[in-house]
Amino acid sequence: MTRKEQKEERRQAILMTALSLFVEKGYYDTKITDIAAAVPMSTGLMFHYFESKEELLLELVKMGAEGTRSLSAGVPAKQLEKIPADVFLTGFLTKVFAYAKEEPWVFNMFVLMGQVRRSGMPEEAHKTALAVDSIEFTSALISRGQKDGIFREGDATLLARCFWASVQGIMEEMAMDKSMPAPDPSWIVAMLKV
Amino acid sequence: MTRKEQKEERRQAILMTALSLFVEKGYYDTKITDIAAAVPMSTGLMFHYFESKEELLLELVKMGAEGTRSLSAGVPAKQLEKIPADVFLTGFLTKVFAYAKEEPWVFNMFVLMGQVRRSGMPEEAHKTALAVDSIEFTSALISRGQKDGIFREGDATLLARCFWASVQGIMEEMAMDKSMPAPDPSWIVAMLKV
DNA sequence: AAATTTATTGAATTTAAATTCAATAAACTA
DNA sequence: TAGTTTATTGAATTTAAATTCAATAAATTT
Repeated sequence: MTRKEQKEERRQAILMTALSLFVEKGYYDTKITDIAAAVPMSTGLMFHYFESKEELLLELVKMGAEGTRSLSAGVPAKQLEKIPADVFLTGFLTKVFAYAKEEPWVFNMFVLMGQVRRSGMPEEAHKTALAVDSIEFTSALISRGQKDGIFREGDATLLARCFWASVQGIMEEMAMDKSMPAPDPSWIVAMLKV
Repeated sequence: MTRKEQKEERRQAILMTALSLFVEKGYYDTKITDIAAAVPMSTGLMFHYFESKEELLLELVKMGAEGTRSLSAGVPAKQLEKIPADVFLTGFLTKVFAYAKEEPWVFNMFVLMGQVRRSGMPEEAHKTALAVDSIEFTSALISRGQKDGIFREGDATLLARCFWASVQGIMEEMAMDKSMPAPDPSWIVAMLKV
């Protein structure tokens, strides 16, 4: 393995460690020394891999933003049209909740992105974290569901925002208490149904 | 007005200012100087009223905890039995969302309590912030709704936690974007309905 | 294997923000 | 009104945490 790959791998390790800690204790309560100790490596070495604590966060947020984008972009329009909107959303939530156990990474990222968006984090991080994409995507999906008569009437964008805000809230609750079982996804989708 | 009352009033002013700022920018991004400037008063004087920034937060959390407690304790059991569970919850949410506009205080407090509970805040604050009461209260309500056949089956405590987590998520979204309209409370209660 | 580059450490420094403090003004008490 | 207590200020200090740095070890190149 080349040196660059080594370094890249180490960077990833740091990122993942930081991600867990940020979600667990919050960005500000996580000290550089905490991350270093958890990796583990010396505090000084952290700055060989990342310019600053904030750059570390920014990097995570960038990854998160890409993930979110690919999430909505990743669904081929033709497939999508065939699936009823409620079935699609339920399926999606099922996947996300399943990750909570098996791929804590994706799950934690979800929680981090929400925390960043809701501020209490350095300004710079914000600009990258706008989850406009997924709101637009879901909003369109909801509109279709409304036309099909399976979703309730009302401003589709507002419904989408509330839907995601609920998901976010529940995921944060789960992140806080690892022993909490995931809810049945249909409970949440019920918010939208007639 | 006596001197003590003066002081108490000033304390309240500081608390309310801090509460808004904590919710708006987050606890750590709100500097003592920011609060002082907003009140307004000199930075030094802040410490004449509160021992530390953390004591200030603790005071707010204590107020919030009392508020939450009185919320559940405040409903006479006899009244409660007569009202269908779904109607009660919808009514409750209607009130809370109405506050968003008229009494930002209550609203902000709600958001702050959630943020504290989900960590990212000094440890001490946690102990006081446990919202166990309202979960128990809601859980009981949901059980009743299940017996009456208006609520879906499933672990009542989990349903209660998800319900509040959703509300929390939506309120935080509203706190973030003041122009966001409140959702129809029945959307959220729909989560519980058969 | 010598030279160069990269990784690593832990202590020293810097920095931003909380907290203290000495000095002054205002309010109250006797 | 003289004296005492409380409110107020803004600059000085402390503190905790991020960041830099000089020194050393390991790896890579020539």
